Amino acid sequence: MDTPMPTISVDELIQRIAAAYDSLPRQLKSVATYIEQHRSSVMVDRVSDIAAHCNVHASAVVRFAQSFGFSGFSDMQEVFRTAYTQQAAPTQNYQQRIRNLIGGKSKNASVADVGREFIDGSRSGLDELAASFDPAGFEAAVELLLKAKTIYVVGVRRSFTSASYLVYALQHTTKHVVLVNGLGGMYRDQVGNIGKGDLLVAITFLPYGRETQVCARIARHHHASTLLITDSQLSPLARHATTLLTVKEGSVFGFRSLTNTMCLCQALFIAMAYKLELSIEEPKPNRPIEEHD
Amino acid sequence: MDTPMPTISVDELIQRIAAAYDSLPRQLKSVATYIEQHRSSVMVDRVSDIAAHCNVHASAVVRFAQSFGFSGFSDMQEVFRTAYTQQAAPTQNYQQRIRNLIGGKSKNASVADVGREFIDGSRSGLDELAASFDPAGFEAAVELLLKAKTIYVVGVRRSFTSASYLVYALQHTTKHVVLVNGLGGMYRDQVGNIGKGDLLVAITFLPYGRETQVCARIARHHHASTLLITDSQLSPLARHATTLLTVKEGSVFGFRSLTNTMCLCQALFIAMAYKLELSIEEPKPNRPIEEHD
DNA sequence: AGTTCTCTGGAATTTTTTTTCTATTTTTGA
DNA sequence: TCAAAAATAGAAAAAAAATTCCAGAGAACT
Repeated sequence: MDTPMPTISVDELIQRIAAAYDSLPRQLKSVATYIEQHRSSVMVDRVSDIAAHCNVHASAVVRFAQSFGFSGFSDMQEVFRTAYTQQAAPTQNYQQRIRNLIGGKSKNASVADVGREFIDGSRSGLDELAASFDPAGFEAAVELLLKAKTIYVVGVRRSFTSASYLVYALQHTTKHVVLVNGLGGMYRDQVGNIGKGDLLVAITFLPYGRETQVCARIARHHHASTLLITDSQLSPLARHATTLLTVKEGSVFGFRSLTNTMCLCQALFIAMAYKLELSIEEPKPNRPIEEHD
Repeated sequence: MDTPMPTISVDELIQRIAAAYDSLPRQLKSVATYIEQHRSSVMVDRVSDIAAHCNVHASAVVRFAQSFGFSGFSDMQEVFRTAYTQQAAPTQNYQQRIRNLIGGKSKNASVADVGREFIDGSRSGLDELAASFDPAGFEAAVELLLKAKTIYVVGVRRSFTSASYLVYALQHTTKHVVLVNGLGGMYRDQVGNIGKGDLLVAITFLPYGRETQVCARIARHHHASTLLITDSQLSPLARHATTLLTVKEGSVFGFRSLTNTMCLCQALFIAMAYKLELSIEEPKPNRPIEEHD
């Protein structure tokens, strides 16, 4: 009986199973086939589930695991579980990597390494955004934008960046757009004129800014719709939002990334422009530099 | 206590949790947050896993499930399990849909498809950013940021978003930071005090904004350094920049992305923070959601 | 401050699941 | 075909996990 590797990947395990397949007794062959075919659900299966699927007795499944050097079925299942939880949270992985890097284990990590790591992290962040993309919510959000008479956008602190982008982009449409920036503390005044048929786009993340909440309340009061972009359905504003889009951002140094939010905001605008058959021409190389004041 | 539906989707369940969230006691809130954030791993989690993650007693997790009408945790977990085993199959469909969309370029692509495509585009944009990463330039840029007495940041129109982010981030250091936003057309005045030992971060893309160029000229005149973030070495400001970082942004549907620039700005800040051994406190995973900041 | 109600956490209990044990069956090879 | 070895199935034991119970802490209300 060979010693089980402390860590072995699912693929390696499947390899070993395939290699040993011919020399297995009938029932264990059956188990082997099941596992090979259903590797993605082994992690949630119970011994009895697999046994049933294979028309085999539970103990056969345990024997199977043991014949590959595991102490029992649970031990083998662990391989599948950890594989899943790791791939389910690529961002977590990345965060640990960068934390280790920064954590000073390697004081010799160069500044450029940190930069590179960060970019990598953002990449896997976008992977997650793509994976958790919610088409229905997205379409609803675009609808709201299209129908709105005037669009108010609010976001404070971290979210201000995204808010200001959205306003910039929306100004390319014929919509009336207002950035609620609280200049001079005048949040209330800036959203004061919101009304029925208007839309408030509120962007807010964990410690959910008070100002944004106030704006949302005012919008609701004036019977305007709300498009909420936030990190969780449990966000304090979620309940009153007309439509909600969630974005998960990784963080480094407690500094949350912004890439996903920005990307989503841009996607919203692009989709809207697509619907409006707006053609945003690429700035031409020779176009004279304009000055607006 | 309402009867659990024979079949309820994960989304519906999350919705119900979100709706009830406010009325939950502290610990159950914590569990709710965990489940909402980790819905994809709930199916493999044990009661004790979740309890541990939430710093909560196992019985709280069971109570949570029961408060939503399930007989216990296992009953609730079933919802997540079945959802998973069902969606395991259609994954291939999605791949095909994407392929069709890309192949077809069809006019009847849905709004959501456009959004998805944009996200995909941003992903490959980041791939390119990673590939063309210039370690030496990056290190030099961080050096400039570290050495600067006061940091002025300027960017107009599209670039304003990135500029405002950078300022927001830099405010978490002890540096003096000024966002040159041209409020009231006062670009000149805002950079008027720049001097030797100071740094101007100029972010500019085609069609290079006149305002940014003016600021750069003033900075040079006052013997300040310049960190230029732009799209090409041939950018009009390139010649006079102390250090230059180039960022290529892809464009989807004729609209330039911003993800790369944002990502680079964030990377700069993170690297700088690393050098400063700045530790910005991480919001704690289980921290109850607060109504204020 | 006192009362009532809810929430919490530890331990006990129950249920479920895994593993071991062993008698029986099947296969293998002379 | 028979003996030896291997494989299997069921039951029983063990382990793990989930659930309940309850006493005490804490909040809310009077």
